[in-house]
Amino acid sequence: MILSTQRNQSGSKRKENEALIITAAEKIFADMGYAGATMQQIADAAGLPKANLHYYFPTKEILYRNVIDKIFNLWLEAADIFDAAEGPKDGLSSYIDAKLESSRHFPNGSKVWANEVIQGAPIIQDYLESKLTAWTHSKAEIIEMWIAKGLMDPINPKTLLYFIWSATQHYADFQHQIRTLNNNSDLTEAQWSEVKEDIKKLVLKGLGVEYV
Amino acid sequence: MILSTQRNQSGSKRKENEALIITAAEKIFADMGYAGATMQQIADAAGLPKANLHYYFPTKEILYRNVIDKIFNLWLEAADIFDAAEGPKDGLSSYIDAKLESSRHFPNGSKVWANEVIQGAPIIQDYLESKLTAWTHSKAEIIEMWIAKGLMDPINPKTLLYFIWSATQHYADFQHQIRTLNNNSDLTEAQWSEVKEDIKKLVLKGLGVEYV
DNA sequence: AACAATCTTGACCACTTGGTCAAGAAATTT
DNA sequence: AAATTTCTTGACCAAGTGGTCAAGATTGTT
Repeated sequence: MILSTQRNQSGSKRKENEALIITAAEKIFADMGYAGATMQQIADAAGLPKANLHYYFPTKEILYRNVIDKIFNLWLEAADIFDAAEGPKDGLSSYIDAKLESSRHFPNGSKVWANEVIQGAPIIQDYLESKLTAWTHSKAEIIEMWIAKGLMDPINPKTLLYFIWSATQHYADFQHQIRTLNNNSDLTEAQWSEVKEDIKKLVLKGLGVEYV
Repeated sequence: MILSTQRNQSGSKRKENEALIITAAEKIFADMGYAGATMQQIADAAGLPKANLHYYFPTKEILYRNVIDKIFNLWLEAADIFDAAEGPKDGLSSYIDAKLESSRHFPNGSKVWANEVIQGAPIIQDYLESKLTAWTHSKAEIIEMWIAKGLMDPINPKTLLYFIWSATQHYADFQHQIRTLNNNSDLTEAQWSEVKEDIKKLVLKGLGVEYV
């Protein structure tokens, strides 16, 4: 009992601070880019002295990789829906919903990822070559199966995935531009619903899947 | 005569070097982000000493704004097609073609723009509020007219524009990711054609526009 | 040929950055 | 309560940054 409490407390102290720092870092990296972000800014955002950051994350790059790690795992989770689905109507619309929700509520992760990939993935190339490649192939197989079963029009599965990624992530990555073009206001609840419906309708109808 | 030649020559020297520097800067800014790019890197890419850059462009920010200026004007040009079109079938497919060509052949501009917007447009906010807003409204009107004429399904015009922007710009901004997922090879001519067709088909069919 | 304008460039500087370190404070363990 | 591990923090530093400058080279003008 005592032992476990002690372990919990000491363990949770570290984990708490790591989580605090990662959240702060995610926002600063999203807003400033990797090179533009400074450890001092992240420290201020986390409410800790800079030297303390280096205690938990020895270098900026290690901190950055931890941020990416968190983001990527969220990405993977959003796609479980995909595997469980019976067909494209169900699977694609759930996936689009999940990706849009994630763009709406956690835009920073998407922004960090986009920034990194745009710059040629100098730091996370191994992620692309291992995890993302495997993930993409497994989803492409499902799409091909749907096509083979005649549940949707033929299309290159990767093109379809890129299509969904870009359409949904755009609402995170280009949040600021969208806001500016929306009279400097965030999208309302009603506008988000409209966007969701429009995108799902466009994709499903475009693929020849009947959509109610 | 003599006067104009003289003007031309001295003028063209300046213009040549400015163009050389802007092209180099575009690549470096795309690859490194604004903060990550150094004047020294740009100078090396342009084959000039750093001090010479500061002769033509007094500050990094001024150089950057010149890069953005060039990019934005290209963007505007690509949309002339839009105005001249008779209906969505013609207009949207030409626009998609033009945007994809631009993503393919000039990805750096798109990357710089994306980087900047992701980070909240700290330097080019005035562009968004003036030029881009006006441009978007004028295109939205055309789309609304097409809808009113019954040439396509109803959709929020901005949602449609974001859709096309994201789908096409994705091939520039996420070029590296797409390449990695394509066995580390650039898309072939045939693959580009397939992407074009798939996207146009998806969009037009999704909008209820008949597509041959 | 003399003059003036434009362009080129190495050396330089003030400032910021990621990262270090050592001294000590807090918390755990024995 | 002593010993040990974990955490905190201000002060510091070497390296790199955007930008300056003055001396000279080149080009254009009279």
